[in-house]
Amino acid sequence: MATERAATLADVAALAGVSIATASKALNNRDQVAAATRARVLEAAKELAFQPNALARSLLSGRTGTIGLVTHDLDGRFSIPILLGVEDAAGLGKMSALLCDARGDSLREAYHLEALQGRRVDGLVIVGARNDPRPSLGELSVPVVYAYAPSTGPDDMSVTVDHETGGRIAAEHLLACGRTRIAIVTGDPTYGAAHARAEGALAAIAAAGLEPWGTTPLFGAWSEAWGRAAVELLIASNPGFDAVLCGSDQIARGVLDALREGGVSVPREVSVVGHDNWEIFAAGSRPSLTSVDMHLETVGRRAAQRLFDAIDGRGTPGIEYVESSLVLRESTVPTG
Amino acid sequence: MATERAATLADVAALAGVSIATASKALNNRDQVAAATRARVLEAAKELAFQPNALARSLLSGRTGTIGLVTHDLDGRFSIPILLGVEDAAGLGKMSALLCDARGDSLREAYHLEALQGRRVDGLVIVGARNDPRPSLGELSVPVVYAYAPSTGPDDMSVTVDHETGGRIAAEHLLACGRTRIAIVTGDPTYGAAHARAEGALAAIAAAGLEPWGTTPLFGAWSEAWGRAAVELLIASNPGFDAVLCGSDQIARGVLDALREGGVSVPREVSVVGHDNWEIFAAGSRPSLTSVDMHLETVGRRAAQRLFDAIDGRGTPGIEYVESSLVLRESTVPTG
DNA sequence: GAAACTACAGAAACGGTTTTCGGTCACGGT
DNA sequence: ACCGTGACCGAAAACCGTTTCTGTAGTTTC
Repeated sequence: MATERAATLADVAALAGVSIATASKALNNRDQVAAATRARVLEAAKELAFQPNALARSLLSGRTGTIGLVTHDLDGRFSIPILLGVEDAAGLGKMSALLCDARGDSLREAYHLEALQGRRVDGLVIVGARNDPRPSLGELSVPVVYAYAPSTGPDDMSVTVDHETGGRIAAEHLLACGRTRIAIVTGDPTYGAAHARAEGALAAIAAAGLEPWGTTPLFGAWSEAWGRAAVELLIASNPGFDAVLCGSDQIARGVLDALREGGVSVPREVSVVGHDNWEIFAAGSRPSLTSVDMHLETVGRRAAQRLFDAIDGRGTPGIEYVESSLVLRESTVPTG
Repeated sequence: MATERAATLADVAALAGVSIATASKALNNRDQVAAATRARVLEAAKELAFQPNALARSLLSGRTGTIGLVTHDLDGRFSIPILLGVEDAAGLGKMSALLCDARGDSLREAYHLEALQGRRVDGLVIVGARNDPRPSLGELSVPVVYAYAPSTGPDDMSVTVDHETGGRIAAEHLLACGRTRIAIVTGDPTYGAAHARAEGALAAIAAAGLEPWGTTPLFGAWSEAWGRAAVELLIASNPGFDAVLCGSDQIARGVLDALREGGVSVPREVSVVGHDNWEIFAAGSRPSLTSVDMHLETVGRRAAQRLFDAIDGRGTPGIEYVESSLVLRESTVPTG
């Protein structure tokens, strides 16, 4: 419960014994104010816990200092770090983010876009549920940046993940560990990310003059169950692999479990690399899992920064790729 | 990219050939407007994609239609469903939520509170990182509801989880399955929730004229590793249990893994119940895990609803408890 | 022909901040 | 004593787009 009216500039001015104009100038570091007066005003402002009314400011400046943040799967583990990144960048720039979840429904998305524009947000960040390109929203009344799922519109601004590099560095790491018989087990083939990661890995393996164990990547689902099934499949049809490059940490978790239960030692006999660096799986598995981190928080931060640039009239269209990096753990690097 | 100035009511009025006043009345379904005129205005509004300026409305109404949403662990799995619930309730009430993450830092929290009040939010929802009571923020300029972590202030409004019932229904289910030798393995004893859940379970077991296997609950950490360790401990010191009641799904996952690797059949020989109903663990484990769902989305929704009531002057102080319920899966109910 | 009513327009109000512009005061030079 | 100068400050306008109050012309009713 609560209801003491918030202090206004007039209250501060009255307490400091100056005019509203002087108080304004003092608080905004304008000149034409004596040092002593400025100090008195600042003192009064602190005493009243004065917080300038952002709405009144918006009236003058034409800017609200808010951006709209539209997600498509708030409960998904990809959206959250991106949100954090956006929120982080916004906080630094004194902007605030209005959160909307469209639940993957384009009608809900349209509704939220209307509402956000009605609130005169200065810009919009659209966070995709999955990485595949999405249709452009076209021209809106404010700048838009697409995060994670890039827009297909050539004039749009997008920030997304460089999955190919992610696959490549995972493979290069396994090669550097001396592995040459690398099986690739990845997820749902309807996901562009699954292919992009596999392509990157294949390129690195080919560059080493090798080919993946079993010749081609195994596609399946983004699940532990598939990871387990894939290992059984491999052992039955193509035994002898010395590394498994997985398309996600969940798959890798399944792979690790199946290997352990099959009596295969990781990383002594087989090295395993995951993807996503999802702490709960990567750090909790036995052994802990070397994994590719997509730096999603950076994706969010960069999206926000590009949006702020665009709001200031310095926007540049195009897709920006954030590079992944590898986090080493025991599944490729033995402790000791 | 984008920058065509948004249409104002004046533009609509001009296009429709009426006064601003008439246009306003037409769009707001006031009477005193001829049907033909109204149609002309609506047509003009549609053509210009007119979206009333929410800021200008706030001027008159004194309300911004926004609430502040302050979380303490945006990446945590408890905050997200609560956020979703709040966002959901807000969307229905035409409110929007300004998202801020305090990262568990009270200084950051204070900073965000300042900024949000500066934006003249109509109310605030404070989402705690963990369930234990937190200090009140005291009187602010707008109503506040505490979600998940209730406030210690007696005049504050809080919505949280009824952990005791959560523990009780888990135990009652195991008893109903015919289990009588129930071991309780829960998490970090510094968490109030760990004790509350254990209390609820103990009460149900006592009501059946029994006591927990090994006499007292085992406290440890909220981790798989602890779940595995606890099973080894139990087998070594108190074998013969026919059920394990776990304080979290992660612990339960560890318990299941240890039992399977120890050659114990679940649920034939031992039933296992988890807590949190975290899909990724509960549905992905072998066998899938019966678990207590805390209905966190409901917590968020109720928090938002109580906040809206308070904004309308119908707020009632006190802590509201949302009851958990059980989701049955294979770890207690064999398939077939 | 007055009263009542309908449909619309004009203009004020909303609210706090920013900014413009003019005014006051002290002081030093003449 | 007077004026110029510059530092400092205050009164009031401007700002935004909507809602609402008030007024009025025209039409209908009795």
